[in-house]
Amino acid sequence: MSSGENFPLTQRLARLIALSPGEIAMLREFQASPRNVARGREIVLEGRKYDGLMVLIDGVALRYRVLQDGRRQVLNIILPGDFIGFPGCFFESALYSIAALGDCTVSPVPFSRLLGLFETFPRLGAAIFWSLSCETAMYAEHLIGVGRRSALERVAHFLLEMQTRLQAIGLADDHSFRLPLTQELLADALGLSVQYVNQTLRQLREEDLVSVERHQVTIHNYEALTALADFERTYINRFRMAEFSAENWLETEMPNLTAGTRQAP
Amino acid sequence: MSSGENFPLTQRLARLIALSPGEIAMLREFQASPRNVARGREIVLEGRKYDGLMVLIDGVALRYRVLQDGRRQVLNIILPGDFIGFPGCFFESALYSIAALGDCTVSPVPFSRLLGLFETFPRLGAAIFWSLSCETAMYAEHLIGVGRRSALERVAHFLLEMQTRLQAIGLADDHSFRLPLTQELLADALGLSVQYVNQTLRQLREEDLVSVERHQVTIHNYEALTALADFERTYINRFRMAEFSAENWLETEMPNLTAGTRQAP
DNA sequence: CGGTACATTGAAGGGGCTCAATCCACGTGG
DNA sequence: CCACGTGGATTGAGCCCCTTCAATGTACCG
Repeated sequence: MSSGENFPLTQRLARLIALSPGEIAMLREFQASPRNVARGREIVLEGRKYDGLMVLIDGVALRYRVLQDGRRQVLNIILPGDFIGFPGCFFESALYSIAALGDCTVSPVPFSRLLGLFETFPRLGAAIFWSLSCETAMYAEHLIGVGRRSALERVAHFLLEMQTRLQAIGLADDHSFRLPLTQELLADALGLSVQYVNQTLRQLREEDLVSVERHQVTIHNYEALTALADFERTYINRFRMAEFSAENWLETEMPNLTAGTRQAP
Repeated sequence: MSSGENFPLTQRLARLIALSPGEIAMLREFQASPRNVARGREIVLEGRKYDGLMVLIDGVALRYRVLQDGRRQVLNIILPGDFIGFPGCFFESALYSIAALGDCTVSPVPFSRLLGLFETFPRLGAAIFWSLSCETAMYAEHLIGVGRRSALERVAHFLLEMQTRLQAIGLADDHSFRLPLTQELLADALGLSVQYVNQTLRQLREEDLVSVERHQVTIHNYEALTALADFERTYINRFRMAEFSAENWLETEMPNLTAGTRQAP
């Protein structure tokens, strides 16, 4: 992408709240000292001492864990405007590794400055809080998929989620986008084997739902795909900046305490 | 447990940083208006409007999602001192449901007060930030388990994690603790079927590693169990309150880009 | 042109699921 | 006190989704 005029974090937060000039200037500082990371290199290595918080400015990165015997779980895909180093930066050593998928540029942000943000620009602090909440919600959605969805549903859901996230930052149109992931990484993200991911992709292609060819994803039937995946595109964008009162809350009977424990059909 | 003198959030944060009298008073406010929730009732219902942030004072609660056809995924177990309403409170409607497992008491905390915290007691704000990071990290660990561990490893890991968490708040000793979960909920937490959870528990019992009888878990061979589960007990407690500098960071070759995509043996 | 990384396909096996009972503990009411 | 109902635990048989193993195909690169 571009070289220096790229402020994805600003753009992301501007979608949530109207930013004042002061807030824009503050956010610019967060993204002011970009550093390049070459394709395939580690930005953070699990177990090493952690060096701080960063914002991904450009490129795509991966957070993952490798177990003793080589099994690997990809935890999430990090896109421009996402923070790197959360939640790991609060621990003595990194909990997970992060690697640059393509060439990336990242910008370190001193943690003290992030905390100071809550004093000087509390609204901005809340927005960043939201951004991190959003990331946590994606972990939860990911967990639901791996825990309770079939391979077909899982792949479909993943592709739709990537489409939504990429479109939000202008890297996807309605029907097509570039996904710089090998099938092996896809498998490690979804908790499947490479071969079965391949077979699942073929099935999705043969049913004219999606096709992915040479890292280019094309959605042929959006409705059928969302139905198959049970996809809720809303949650990623629906932010609520209102005041929060906790005067009354719901207390209704739990409807389906016995409804669970069913597998993918 | 007790009725009114119970401040689990204070206790949790006191383990991280030395609290000043002012900070203690502030935290007490967070836990000052306890409300009771009867066993089996919903504290938060997915899709409904969200009413704010709360702290769980006493009891055990569950966060979960039920899919269309009844499949259910339990996302995490909420223990005293944990926040309820994160990450959901930032969204227009609740993303997940939360139900009281036994009788619970919760205390609502106005969101404005949480944000104000960063101004008046920034250190406390950072500690709460950490607490939420810890929750996110648990989602990630959960994801690793469900994605890449065998049923045996998964159950073992889960029991060890619960032991660690419960021990940190004084609800477990070294070898035994009470786990108020049915095998059905266990299955929905681990992405397995009830029957297979049962079989796995039997296997763990027959190999003299753990046994769980009438909601009481007894660990017979801690070393063998941690080895089997590849359990890292450290991450839950290792907090780092130091200043964060981002001057230099690691940039080493990615060692195992081809090591992944292996299943549980 | 050989090497390397990735994609693709097939056959065979297993881990974990479904279906279907039975059993057990416990509370409830007669 | 016993009969009974109910929620949960347990066990077994059969099957299927997904994995493993093995091999071939294909693009890109020096």
